[in-house]
Amino acid sequence: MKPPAVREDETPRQAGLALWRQIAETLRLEIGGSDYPPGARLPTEGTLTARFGVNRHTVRRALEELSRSGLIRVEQGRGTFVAEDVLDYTVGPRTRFTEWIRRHDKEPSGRVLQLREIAADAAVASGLGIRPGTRVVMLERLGLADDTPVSLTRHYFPASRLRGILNALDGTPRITEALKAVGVDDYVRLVTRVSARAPTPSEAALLRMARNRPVLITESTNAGTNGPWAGVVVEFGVGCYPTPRVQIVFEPGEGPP
Amino acid sequence: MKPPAVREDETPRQAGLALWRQIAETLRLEIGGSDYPPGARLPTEGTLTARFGVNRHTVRRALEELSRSGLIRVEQGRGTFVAEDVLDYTVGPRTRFTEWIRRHDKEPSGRVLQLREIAADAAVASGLGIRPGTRVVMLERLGLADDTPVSLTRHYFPASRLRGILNALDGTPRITEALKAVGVDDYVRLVTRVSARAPTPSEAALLRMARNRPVLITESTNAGTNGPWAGVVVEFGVGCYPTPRVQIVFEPGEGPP
DNA sequence: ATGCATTTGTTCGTATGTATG
DNA sequence: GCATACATACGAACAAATGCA
Repeated sequence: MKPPAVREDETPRQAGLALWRQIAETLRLEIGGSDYPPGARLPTEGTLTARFGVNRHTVRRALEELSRSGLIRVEQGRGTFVAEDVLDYTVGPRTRFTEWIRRHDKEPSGRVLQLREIAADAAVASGLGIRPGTRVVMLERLGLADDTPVSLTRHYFPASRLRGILNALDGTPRITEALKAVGVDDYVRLVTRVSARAPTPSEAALLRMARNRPVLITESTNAGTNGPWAGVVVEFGVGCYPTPRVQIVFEPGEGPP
Repeated sequence: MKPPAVREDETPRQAGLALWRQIAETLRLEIGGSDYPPGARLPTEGTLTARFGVNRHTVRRALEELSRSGLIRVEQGRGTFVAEDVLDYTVGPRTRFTEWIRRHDKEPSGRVLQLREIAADAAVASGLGIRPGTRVVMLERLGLADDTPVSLTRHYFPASRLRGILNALDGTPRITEALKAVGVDDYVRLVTRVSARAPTPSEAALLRMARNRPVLITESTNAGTNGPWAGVVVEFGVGCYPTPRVQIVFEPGEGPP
């Protein structure tokens, strides 16, 4: 006969409520309190198993629950961590990276990964309303908030419409400024399409995220508003955002039905 | 000395263009033609390996490219399939399931999975602007377009604000009708939050989707517009949509900056 | 419930051509 | 010429999911 396992946690088990639910609730309270600040690492599954005196499966069921509700983040081979604050990315006509980050009281910064002129493939061409093969300037940039990567974006500009855009972007990493330099004083976002998929290994590495979590993918087009640029598409962008660190928020406002 | 592998595909290899790119392009054309209609199953990786006379890695690299550009869908243990049409889910103030599906010339239908009164948890309470523990009516429904599942939604209604909502929902599966029955003639969507995660096994089964693809998760609140209901939150919904079958589209329209 | 065949997913290792400095 | 980095391509083995008998 095997003696019962030692339970270090003396919380009485309630009848009628599954064990894993009780454990999840206990951990939820501890995370909600100040035991574990955002980003902190939780005890290993083994430690929790010993503490609650249950099978590892039961602990895992509880952790799965917390993970699904976004409270923690499980990374294979590394451990379990309390989720950081979620960055709400509010999509509107004038969504700008800098303002998005500033609104969350964080310091925006960016790292240019690529900047060059290429031929438009079918997807880019359709987004910009040009013919495939036309020359476009492509800017790939990693966006950071207080040095945490939050976005990986590829921006495509029609090279023939926007003469000098390559040089302008070479001078500043800020898109709004570069567009201004070639005469586009103002632009608005027309449409945003959202999907999701698994990250590529390099995306996961750049965004410093677990590979088993999906990335949100946005496709958007921006058009000028003033003078000769009114209604002309000046940029097509593809964004890649780590979940659940980033969420996308739509506030329809006064739009037509 | 080993004899060269038999290549059944006699397409000449172009110099200067990576093999996997040539294979991807060949398949892209065949899919674009009528060789493989949407939903059709492509040959297995093994078959393609034999046909093109290359290593399986090379075929996989080509398939990865097509998958990433949304042309095909790969399911572990089953095979690769030509992607069906994407259902754009356009988020606006008056987003209704029925209209969404009708706009794509498909027949909407629904299956009620659950309907009951429960106590609000923290997330639901915050969405409805009520205290946790308050009674809410929960409706879980599977949405179908021409018998293909496209959404799995949970709707929460404040039971005390909306007397009789449970009975009303019991009579009709249509939310708009049920709300009308309890006096809410009109309502609009205030805010929609989008994230993504891996589906649970039951979600994947209900939505008939591959388990290795993420689901888009939406959280939204709806408020009444007329009379005593003006500005009152009448519903909080959590939606679950299969990618890449469903994309979410946002058109800001005339909203304020 | 169990095992088996099929199919895709992942991770090793090896080798080669090309562009760069 | 040489070293280096990178993408490409091949081979083998095993893991994981699915479907079927």
